Amino acid sequence: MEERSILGFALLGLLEKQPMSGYDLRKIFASSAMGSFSDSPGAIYPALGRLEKRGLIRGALEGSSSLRRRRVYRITPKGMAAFKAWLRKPVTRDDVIRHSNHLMLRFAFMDQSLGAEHAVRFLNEFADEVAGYLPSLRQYLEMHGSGMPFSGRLAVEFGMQEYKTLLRWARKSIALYERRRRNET
Amino acid sequence: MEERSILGFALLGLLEKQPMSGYDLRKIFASSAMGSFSDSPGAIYPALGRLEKRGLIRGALEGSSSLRRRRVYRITPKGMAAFKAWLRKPVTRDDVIRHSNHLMLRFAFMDQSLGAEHAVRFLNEFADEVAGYLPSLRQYLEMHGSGMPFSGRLAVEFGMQEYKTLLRWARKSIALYERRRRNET
DNA sequence: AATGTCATGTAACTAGTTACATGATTTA
DNA sequence: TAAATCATGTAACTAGTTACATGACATT
Repeated sequence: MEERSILGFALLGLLEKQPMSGYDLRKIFASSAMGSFSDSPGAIYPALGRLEKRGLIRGALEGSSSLRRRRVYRITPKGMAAFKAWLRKPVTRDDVIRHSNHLMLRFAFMDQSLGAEHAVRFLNEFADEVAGYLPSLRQYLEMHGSGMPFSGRLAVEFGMQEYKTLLRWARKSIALYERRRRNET
Repeated sequence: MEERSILGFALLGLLEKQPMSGYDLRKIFASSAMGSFSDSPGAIYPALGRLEKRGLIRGALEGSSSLRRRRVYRITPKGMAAFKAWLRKPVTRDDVIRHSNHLMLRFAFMDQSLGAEHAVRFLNEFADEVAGYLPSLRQYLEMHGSGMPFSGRLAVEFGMQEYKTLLRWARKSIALYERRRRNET
């Protein structure tokens, strides 16, 4: 019962927090901040259908018959399990290079679903993997930079800045978790 | 003759610089730095086929018959025109939010294909659009931040850092172009 | 009465992933 | 001669985009 689309997991994460209709979910994606998701009905409704078919969520028509038909979905225990398994996957180099948005989405849901301790562990993995990748990018720029057009070099330079920002953010976030933990006890 | 996949444009851009085989292109994508592209044959070869069918590139079997069969593609005038039209598209808010990698790819090829002047103009557009978007993200965080889990808040915070990095980078790059121009004259 | 928003859906098209297949040439 | 690499391709599956369709209810 593998769910492979990132959209599916985003939906699971939102439904874990609170049962909602497809329309509610679309509104969340439309009001941005959830970045890279489409709010088009052609993406959301089929995705919900797939999740339901796999038993990860279950929809029910809401309220009395005179109301607008409104299908409210809630996550099932099986869906919870699948979602948490996704959150728990190890951080790979490939994720860092090609799917850093997936990693960020997982993190965003992490302490809601698995708790702060796990979130910190995740950030450490994330930071380590980024720190390991940065030197190879730097090396690439040194090796191939001279043969590239100026704008190409600048684009790679931006890539490095991005990963540096990510690393700074991860470390700072770890520190913030630490401070929060101390203040709570 | 619309080409809508970003992979198609990446291929056009690389082939504009130098005719190559599918295998060469795969190697480029495999040796990272071109970030988010897959080097899988199932992506590259069909994409090349589509481009050829649309007349944007043309492949020819290379060398004598005893050689390994190796299809070398080169960009056609029609392909050049389509590629430049893509580069010249205006920078939209939607691009900034959901497709900043497209924008970065366009920029990477920009002064090779359209010249430095156009690259600077593009960076200005880009920077303006980002600067216009940032406040709304900040506002979102202020409005909804308190209702979000801690890791969610941190994730949005990272988004903001990312856009700030982008803005800094764009402005610095504009300055570098300026300096370069002065040194050349 | 007309327009706007709520709410869900579907069909056609395009494209990427994974996995498999094939055969030539080079290196150990 | 076995293994690695060069080189190209295809098939099945999954998913997203765009555009269209439908109807209930609310607002002006």
